[in-house]
Amino acid sequence: MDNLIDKTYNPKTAEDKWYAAWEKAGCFKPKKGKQGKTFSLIMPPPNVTGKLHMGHALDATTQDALIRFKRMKGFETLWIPGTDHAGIATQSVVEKLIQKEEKKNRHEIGREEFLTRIWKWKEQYGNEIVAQQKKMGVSCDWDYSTFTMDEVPNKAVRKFFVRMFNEGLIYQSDYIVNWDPKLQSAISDAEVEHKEVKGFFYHLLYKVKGSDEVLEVATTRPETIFADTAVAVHPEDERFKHLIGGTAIIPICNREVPIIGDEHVDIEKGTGCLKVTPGHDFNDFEIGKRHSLPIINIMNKDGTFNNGAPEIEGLKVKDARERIESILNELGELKEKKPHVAQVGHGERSDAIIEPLVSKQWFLNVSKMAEVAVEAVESGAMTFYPKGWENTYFAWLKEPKDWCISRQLWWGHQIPVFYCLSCAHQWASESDPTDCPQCRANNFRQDPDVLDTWFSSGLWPLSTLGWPDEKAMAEKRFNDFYPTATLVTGFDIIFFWVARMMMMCGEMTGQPPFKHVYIHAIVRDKQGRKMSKSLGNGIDPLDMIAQYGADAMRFTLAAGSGYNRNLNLDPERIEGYRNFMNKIWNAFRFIQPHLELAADELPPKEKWHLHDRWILSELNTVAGRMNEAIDEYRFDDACSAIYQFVYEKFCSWYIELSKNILNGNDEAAKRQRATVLKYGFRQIMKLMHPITPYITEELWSILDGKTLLASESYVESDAHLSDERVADLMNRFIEVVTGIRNIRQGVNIKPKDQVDIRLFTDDAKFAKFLYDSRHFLGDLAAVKSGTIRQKSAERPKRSVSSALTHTEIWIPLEGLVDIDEQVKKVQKDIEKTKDDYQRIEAKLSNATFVDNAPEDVVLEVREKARQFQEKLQSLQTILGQFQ
RNA sequence: GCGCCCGUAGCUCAGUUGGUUAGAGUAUUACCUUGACAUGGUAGGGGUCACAAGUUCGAAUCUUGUCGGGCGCACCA
Repeated sequence: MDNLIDKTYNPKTAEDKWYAAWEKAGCFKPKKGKQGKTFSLIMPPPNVTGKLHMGHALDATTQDALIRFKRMKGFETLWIPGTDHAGIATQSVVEKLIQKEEKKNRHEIGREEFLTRIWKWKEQYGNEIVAQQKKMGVSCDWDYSTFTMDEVPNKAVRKFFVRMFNEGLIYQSDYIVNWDPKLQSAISDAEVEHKEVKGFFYHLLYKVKGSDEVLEVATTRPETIFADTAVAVHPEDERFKHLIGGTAIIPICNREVPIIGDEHVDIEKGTGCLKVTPGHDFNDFEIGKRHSLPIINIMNKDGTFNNGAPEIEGLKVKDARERIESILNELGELKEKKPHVAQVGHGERSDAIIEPLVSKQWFLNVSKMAEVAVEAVESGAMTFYPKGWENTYFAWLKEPKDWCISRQLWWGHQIPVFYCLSCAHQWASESDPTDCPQCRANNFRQDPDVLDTWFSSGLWPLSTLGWPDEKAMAEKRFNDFYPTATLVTGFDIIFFWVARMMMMCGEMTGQPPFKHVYIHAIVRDKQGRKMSKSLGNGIDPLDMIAQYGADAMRFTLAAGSGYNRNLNLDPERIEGYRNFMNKIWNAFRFIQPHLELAADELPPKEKWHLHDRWILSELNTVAGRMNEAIDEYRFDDACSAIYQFVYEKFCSWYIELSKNILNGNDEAAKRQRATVLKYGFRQIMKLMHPITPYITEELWSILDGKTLLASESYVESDAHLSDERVADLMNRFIEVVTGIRNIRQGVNIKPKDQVDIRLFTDDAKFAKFLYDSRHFLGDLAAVKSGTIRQKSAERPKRSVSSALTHTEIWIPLEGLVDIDEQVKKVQKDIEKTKDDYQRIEAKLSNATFVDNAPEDVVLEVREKARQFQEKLQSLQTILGQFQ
């Protein structure tokens, strides 16, 4: 007894120890298995600037559970980790740091030096998240770890770029982009956050040339009138139709612009009359394209106005607007000003107000790739779990817009386009050129922009496996692991990432980069709100691990992961599952002293005790359910199946039923019970290991001591273990025990006081089972003596009793029993049972039901009716004793 | 505005192609320091499956509508 383990499970010591042991043993490296197939995952690369949050923890848990499961099932598994350079996020972190420490911006430092600083910063801090992932227990092959700006991903990016460029699918064009005046770069739609901003609606008056008419134009941005190149009305608008083709005069600058008709204008909205500013508004840009309007840019890259707007030159938007307002007032051309709340785009990182600005950008035409990506899902070559997410995927890919791939940043893959300064030739090149391919001059420069971060992420399944470097591909076994098996990620990046990988990898290899995409929930707080810094409602996974252990957190996340959209996380749930871990720990503490007795192999089936047959049958059921559930990404089902089994079946019944045997004198029975307990517990460890790797490995080391559980085989379902008949008998037995306990509590019999019971049943097999189990009733319900008879036998006097559908339980009581209370109880039960019976009987007397319902359903209902009838008779008998 | 999803116990959620008396966890109530475990045990209470109509022998499940909530896209002159 003195070598017993601690009374509670201590996660901290187990976690560090076993992670190191797994790595040392190379458990996470691909190893040929009995399936003869591979199973590979790529981990969505977190930002290098990142810190582990609950979303990462969920991501890591589901992927780790999946890959550990497949590894144990005998697949040759590979899980590839990595980090993303995250262009803007990283650049602005380092820029802020330099600003704070040296009071310099990046332009003052210079591009080359700035990049050196970022790389240095990345080496120093960039791997914080890796250490955090290891705490979670992720079983990825760290030798495969890739950074999106490593040499191979850079080659991949350039190869893809050059091919698209040469096919004419990458082109340069003037386009209106989200311009962040603080970062001084275009940013993607995803990086724009819309916030409500209070402002005003200004109604301006535009004179119509050669007429007395005046157009009243509503705008939220009067300062942009200098860039107006048209006034638009709806072509069917009776009020203004006749003016189309005419000329309007812009207030203040008195420039003349055409009046055009465009469907975009909403007759009902505002004044029905719209100023068109293609240089500074997204919709106006589109209108301008349709009508070939000129584009006027009145803004500098820093957000101030340029000399195209002389009255407000050098001013920022806010001041400019006030200035314009007062000028318009002087001129009498501001008819109205009313408060208005608008959604205004802000830079996600900089929080600056985003200015729509026209500039030269690089675009990738994705129409053909998008078609292929759609086809891959429609044909079933790639499947979403849950399936509904394909709608989101299609929504974007069926109407793809050309993708703006250039960013005016320094941190990222520089666009591999070169301009010859001698002959003006422009070309794309996979390697850095030494001279111009056309005129051989070595006087050229590279495009200064870098590519959107998603451009390299889109090639991630290829580049992490060495593509396009042949040597690296051979080393990393590209052909064995591409395409990968499953992509696990959140729905927020279905089109940013999933769709782009499908397009880009599909384009380069002709096959989708993965067979399944499992979309997991978004982790929210317990009230369903998004976790955010501003709300301060974030839950730090590392805190939770410190408090409850990695396994408890993993189990909580897995138990909340199925086909749901949100996972509302309450730390109390983690605490609950911490308690479950402790329960398992203590179940082992119960078994531990008997391990020496236990044999390694189960005895032959014909020797199994009924309890053994039952628990092994139940174990087999749970193994089957877990296998199915994990294969379908139903981690919630897998968790609830094993939880139920361990808690209710194994601990509450099998262990309790084992005490009598293990404390008895029958050595053979003791040995067999110890053997089955050990066997069952080993199976539980295997079943749980993918979800809770640490505690199971820790207990396995005491159970086994030789092998690592991480490298064991998973438990498969085995039909010859299942035994429905025994399960049925056990369920009835459990009902009887619960029934006795129920009666005892109902009349306040103290737990220690022993009772004498009389059982009546007409089921001979069950009667025998009860007789065989009579000693267990003492342990489970403090029964000291009793009889089992048929229902024709005489009942005892002065008893409290209750009826099951198959058995009557009578407890004769010498002391006083509140007869009225007992009668009431029985009558209530009779009422309920009558209701149940009548509902069922109504079905049976309905001829159409009997004719139409499947035979087995009818049989079940008949059996149910019979049971209710039997119970009703018993209840009448019980009531009879009081009369 | 277009599209998608959801509404089941106080809370968080399961409920597969319609088929017994709708299930878990958590919270809650009563009793219990019993030799694995108080991070525990035993036994309870708690649901008109949002509402309405329809299809069906049978509806939480299918159809339509209403109400409520969420998300995506678009819009935000």
